[in-house]
Amino acid sequence: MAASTLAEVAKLAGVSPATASRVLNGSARTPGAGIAERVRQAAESLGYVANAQAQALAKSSTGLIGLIVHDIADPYFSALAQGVQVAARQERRMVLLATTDGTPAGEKEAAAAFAARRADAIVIAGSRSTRAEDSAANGELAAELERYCRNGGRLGVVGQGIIGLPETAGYRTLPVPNEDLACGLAAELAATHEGPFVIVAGPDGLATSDERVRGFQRGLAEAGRESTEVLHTAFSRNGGFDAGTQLAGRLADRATRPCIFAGNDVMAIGIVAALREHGLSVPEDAALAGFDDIEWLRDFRPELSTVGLPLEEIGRQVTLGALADRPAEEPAATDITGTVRLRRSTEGA
Amino acid sequence: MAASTLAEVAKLAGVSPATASRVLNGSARTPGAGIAERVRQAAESLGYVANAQAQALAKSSTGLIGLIVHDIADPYFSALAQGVQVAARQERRMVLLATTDGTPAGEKEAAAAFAARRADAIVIAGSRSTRAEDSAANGELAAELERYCRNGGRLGVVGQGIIGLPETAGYRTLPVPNEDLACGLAAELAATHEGPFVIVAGPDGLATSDERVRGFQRGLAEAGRESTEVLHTAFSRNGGFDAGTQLAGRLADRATRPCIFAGNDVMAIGIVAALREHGLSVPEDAALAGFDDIEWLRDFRPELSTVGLPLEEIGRQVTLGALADRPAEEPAATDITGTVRLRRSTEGA
DNA sequence: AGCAAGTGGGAATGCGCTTTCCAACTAATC
DNA sequence: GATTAGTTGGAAAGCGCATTCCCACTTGCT
Repeated sequence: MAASTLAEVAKLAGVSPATASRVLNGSARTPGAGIAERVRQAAESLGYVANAQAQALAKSSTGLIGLIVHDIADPYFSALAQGVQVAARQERRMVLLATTDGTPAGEKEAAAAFAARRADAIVIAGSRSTRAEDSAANGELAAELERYCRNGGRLGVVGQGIIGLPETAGYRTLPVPNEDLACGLAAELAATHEGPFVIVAGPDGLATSDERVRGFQRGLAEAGRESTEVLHTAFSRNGGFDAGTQLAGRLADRATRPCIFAGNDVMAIGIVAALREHGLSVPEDAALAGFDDIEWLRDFRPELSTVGLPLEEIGRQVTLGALADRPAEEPAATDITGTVRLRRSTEGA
Repeated sequence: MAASTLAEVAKLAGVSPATASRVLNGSARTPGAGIAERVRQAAESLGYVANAQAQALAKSSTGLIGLIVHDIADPYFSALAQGVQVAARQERRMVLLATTDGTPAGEKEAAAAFAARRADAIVIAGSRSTRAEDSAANGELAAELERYCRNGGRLGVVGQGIIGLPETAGYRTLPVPNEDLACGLAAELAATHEGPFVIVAGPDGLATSDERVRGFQRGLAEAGRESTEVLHTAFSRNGGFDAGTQLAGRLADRATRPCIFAGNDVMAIGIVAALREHGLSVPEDAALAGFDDIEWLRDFRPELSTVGLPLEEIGRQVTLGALADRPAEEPAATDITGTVRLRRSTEGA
């Protein structure tokens, strides 16, 4: 009933398990052609499938890459996951997926599970949280990961580093210039938009959101604009919807047309939806920009002004970077860059 | 350097490995409280993390669920994956992800990898292909999976069964009533739409697409409409775009406004985009319906008429179903149902 | 007091594979 | 033809853990 083993194959072929192992699963030494053929035939006739668990145990390398995301159904993460998948395939590994609720506690749990599975590398795609209430969990996460790295594990993190995790062998973070890009976006927007700005951000303390807000405000400041109001809400479509509902009420009686910066594209979509419900439209009643340039939203109208990020490439690079064992000082192969893309949603009314 | 082992913990605690194992990793027998505490402390101070590989080898259960999708970045699959993930977590398992190019050959490869890893269950989410050129690969896939099941593996498939795979222990397919739902959609559409119909489908031989086409045509026939033209293209946004481009040319000189049925929502979006480029709009110049009711597309305008499918629930159920070891005859807990949702994209011009 | 039943811990075996280390051979060199 | 180097297959020792026995012991009963 159970799958056949190497030993059975060896016996059928009339050789030792050692030999069978050598021919079946790549080894430096290659047995004679005749023997090899016999073994292969035996394996074939028995339907032998090597037990990766046993192999992993014997040679202490599992061929697994652990990926931690907030929500695999979110297009931001699924694009990233696609890149991780591509890199994994290229490196002949498989990816283990864990979705968390977005809290460091959940990430810690996932990291522990990956550590137990002895994943060759773990990739963390979700944003860090700097909220006070998460600091304990952040500490635990850092401790877990530090132990993981100390035991020879490799770790790749997208964006900001893990809070409280010192530089460690095998730990690499892939910087994403959220702040600079948001700054650039603000600069371009400030050049054409006269009215006031409003920022709709994720929860305070969500690193990615904070970076974007900070960058946007810096860009505004550099353009001589006064700092703007920031609305904090969920970093999701529904968060955007809520903020949009709130804004809609105010848009009605204000004479000036504001420019809204949403922390990411899906929030922007939520805002559009909310405004629409109130009979308001973009860009007529408000200009609107997002962030990420999610592929699935390109056909959305009005076309969203946003910042393009090579999501899949980010996933690829962070994975490859984590796996590569070059010295930590060496800079990443190529830096991640993004592009400000002004489209219809921020055109003059 | 390497992670510490159970043996080390046992030695530190001054007990045998057997005892340490019993206290650390749930066993029927629980050692005395004093001993247990000592072991736990030793484990803690050593930063012990059980090696899941070794555990898997020893008790021959890996706690892994293999998931095969065409493209994790596609919202259809990522929604499904989310459901699989939820079920996996509920059953205290982890999910191994494999994306294929959508061919049976790729799926076979992924299945083999999962079999090697001794995944407790494998879930296949992608549509089957009945194309002649895939029949050899389909055979191999069936053979691989049959062996996998024979060795005690469990298999869950979304929609249609694996071609050439006989009923086997541990093999369950979760039916998705694509055909009936498409039929229902056609019926409702035929009731209000006077003009001709056009179907934009995926490649001939892609089972899911074929089912939907068949159902739609049946619905049309039952409503007394003559069978309609079917355009075959890629089962993706770009496929829809291509078809839309093609249709745009013809819409110009035809007097009647057709109703287009796209095999899935993302194709429908592609069609809208293509028509738009030609100055045509939905529903004014053509009615349009999709399938799946992808969440990310709900804010799209015109709101898409479509068939809602509980994607996440499907992922959940197929996973749970595969894992459950009730007799194969027993019907699934609850059947998957969908809902026809007529919205703006098919309203009268 | 004497026995059975029960309990808590350890020794040993095995899960399926890789990988030294060895022994036996073959081929090459002087 | 003897010595050395080079090859090739096998024996055996793990990899880290679960688990089956087995033994020593405590408890409850007659």
